[in-house]
Amino acid sequence: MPRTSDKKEKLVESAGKLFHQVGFNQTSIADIAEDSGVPLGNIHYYFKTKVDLVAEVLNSRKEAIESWFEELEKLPKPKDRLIKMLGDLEGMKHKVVKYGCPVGSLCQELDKERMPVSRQADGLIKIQLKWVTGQFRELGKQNPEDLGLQWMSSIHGTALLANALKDPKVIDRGIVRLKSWLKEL
Amino acid sequence: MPRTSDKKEKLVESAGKLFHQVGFNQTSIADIAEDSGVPLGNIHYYFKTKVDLVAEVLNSRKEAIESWFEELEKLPKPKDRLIKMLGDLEGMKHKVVKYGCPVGSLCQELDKERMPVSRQADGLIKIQLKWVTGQFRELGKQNPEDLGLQWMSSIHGTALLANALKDPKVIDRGIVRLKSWLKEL
DNA sequence: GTCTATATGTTGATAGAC
DNA sequence: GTCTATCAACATATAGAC
Repeated sequence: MPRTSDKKEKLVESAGKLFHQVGFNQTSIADIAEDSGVPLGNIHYYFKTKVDLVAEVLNSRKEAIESWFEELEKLPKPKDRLIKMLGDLEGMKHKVVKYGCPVGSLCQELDKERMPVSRQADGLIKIQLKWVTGQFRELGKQNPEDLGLQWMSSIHGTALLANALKDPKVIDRGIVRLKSWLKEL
Repeated sequence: MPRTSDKKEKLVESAGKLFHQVGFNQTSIADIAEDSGVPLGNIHYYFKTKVDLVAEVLNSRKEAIESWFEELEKLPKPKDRLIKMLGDLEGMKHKVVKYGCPVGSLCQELDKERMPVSRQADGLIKIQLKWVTGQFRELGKQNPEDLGLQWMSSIHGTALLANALKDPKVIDRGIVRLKSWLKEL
C-alpha cells in the first residue's frame, strides 16, 4: 500500500512529464490523474490548485538541477565540469528534440501567465546561469558573467533550434562547438 | 466603412499581438474579438477555427521575415547585413524582454500541439537559419551551416535568457558579443 | 456580410459519501 | 485519506435573424 508521499511524488512526476511533453496549458488535471493513476478528485487533496502543482514541479526541478551541479563539482577542474555538463546534455538530446528543453520551454510558457509562479520558473534559469558563471570565475576569467551568458544562451538556443528543426545533429554540433570554444578559452 | 480585408487584417494583427504577449493557449477568441473590435461571432466568418487563425498569423510573420531579409539584402556586404540584423533586433529588445521572441516562443508552444500548424511554425526558424547560413556562405566560409546555427542559436538563446531574467542588458551584451565575433571571423 | 444568441464540450475545482 | 459525482465557468464553434 503506497504511502501518502508516494502519491504526491507520483503526481509531481506525471505532471512534470506531461508539462514537458504537452505543455502546461494543454495538460488537464484529468490527464495527470490518468497518467499517475491517482483519481481525479483525489488530486485536490494533495494540491489545492493546478498552479500549486506546477510550483511543486518547478521545485523538484530546482532540486534536480542543484544535485546535478553538486555532482559536477566532484570534478576538481571547472573545465572538466563544463565538459561533463555537455555530456549529460547530450544524453537527453532526443527528448529535447521531441519536446524542447524541459526548463526553457516551461519558462517561456509560464512567463506569459503573469503569476508568481512565473518568477519561480525564471529562477531555474538564474540558478543555471549563476553556477556556470561561477565556473568561469573559478577559471580566473575577467568577464565570467559574459562567458556564462554566452554559454547558457548557446545551450538554450541550440535546444530551441533542435526542437524546431527536429534534428538531434543540431545538438551534437552545438556541443562540439562549445567544447572547442572552451578548449581554446 | 472598413473593407472585408481590413477586418481580416485587423484580426490577424490582434491575434498575432495577443499570441505573443499572452500565448496561443491563453488567448481566447473572445479576447481577440475584444482587442480587434470584431464581434465574437463574426470571427468565424473569416476564420473557421482558431488554428486557421494562427496559421494566418504564422503566414503573415513569414512574409514579414522575408521582406525583412529583402531589405537587408539591399546592403551589398553580407557582414553589413548581419550587423544591421542585430541593430533591428536591438530595436525590439524591450518587447522580447517582456514577452519573449515572437517567433521562438510561439514555435515552442505550438510544437507541443502536434498539429500540422506546428511544422508551419518550425518553418519560420528554418527560413531564418537558411538566410543566415547563406550570408556566411557568401562570405566564403567553409562551414556556413555551422556558423549559421551558431548565429541563430545565440540569438534565440539570448532572447530566452533576457525574457527569463527580465533584463534588456542581456540582449545588449549578446549583440556586442556577436558583433565582435563577426568582425574577427 | 454582420452580429446576437446559444449549442456543445471541457476545464478546474468542490461536495460529500465512504 | 480516498474517490465518485457534480458544479460553475469558460472555451470553441454554430445557427439563424438581420
